Amino acid sequence: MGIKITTTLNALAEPNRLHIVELLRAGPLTVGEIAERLGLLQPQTSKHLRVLNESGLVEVQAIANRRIYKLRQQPFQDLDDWLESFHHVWHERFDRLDDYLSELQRKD
Amino acid sequence: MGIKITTTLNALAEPNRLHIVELLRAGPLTVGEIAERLGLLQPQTSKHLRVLNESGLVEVQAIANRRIYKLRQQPFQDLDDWLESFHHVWHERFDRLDDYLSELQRKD
DNA sequence: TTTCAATATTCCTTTACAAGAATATTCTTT
DNA sequence: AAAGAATATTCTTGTAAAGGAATATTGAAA
Repeated sequence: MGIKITTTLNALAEPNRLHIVELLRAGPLTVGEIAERLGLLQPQTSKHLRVLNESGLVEVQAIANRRIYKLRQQPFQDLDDWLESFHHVWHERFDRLDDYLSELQRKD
Repeated sequence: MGIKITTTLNALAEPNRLHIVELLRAGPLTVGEIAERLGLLQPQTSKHLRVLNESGLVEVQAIANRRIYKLRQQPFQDLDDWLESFHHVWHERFDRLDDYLSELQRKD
């Protein structure tokens, strides 16, 4: 069934992880570079990257003793698709609340 | 500065809250209806709705002793915009990883 | 083959938060 | 006014998870 959307959301909900992901928009980076640019300690950076990796948001490539992290498309695509399922809500030409209130009153 | 994206993500990361939001896609509902349709107890439903409300994801309209909850567009719009800032990542015609590896080697 | 650099892991402590149960609040109806 | 719905709040407890500090691992270089 692929990655659950709550897994993605949960991973991104943590501010430091969100920053990491935003940082990686500009391209792949090593752990040390991420830590430096975000002012994080290396261990916490690794821990956050672990979560991001296990959530499928990033992938790693090992080069010597460095690990290069880069974004994966899939979860972002899935989030996009999920958000699309809400588009029709705002574009309905009639206000559903009105309908609902009439409906409520009808039942009483 | 509006609603922080992590606030939105955090609210949506909880499975029951995600279900509530998905349920509200079809239109506004009362607390009791939400609880019933999702098989939740009323108190927890109210608590989740409180979080959703405080996060700006839903708004309430009181009618007599019922509270009707409906989705708000803003946070979804914001999420959409945020996701758009990633689109260019996948559409670059060249693989940034290659660039990065060359760059790493150059520095050594 | 030691030493150094980059990264990961473990342990500990603290905090956030979700569920359950009970109770309070508010409005309606009789 | 009293009783009953619908909803919100409080209190408690269990658990996940984040940060800090220390240490383990892996590869490179001297």
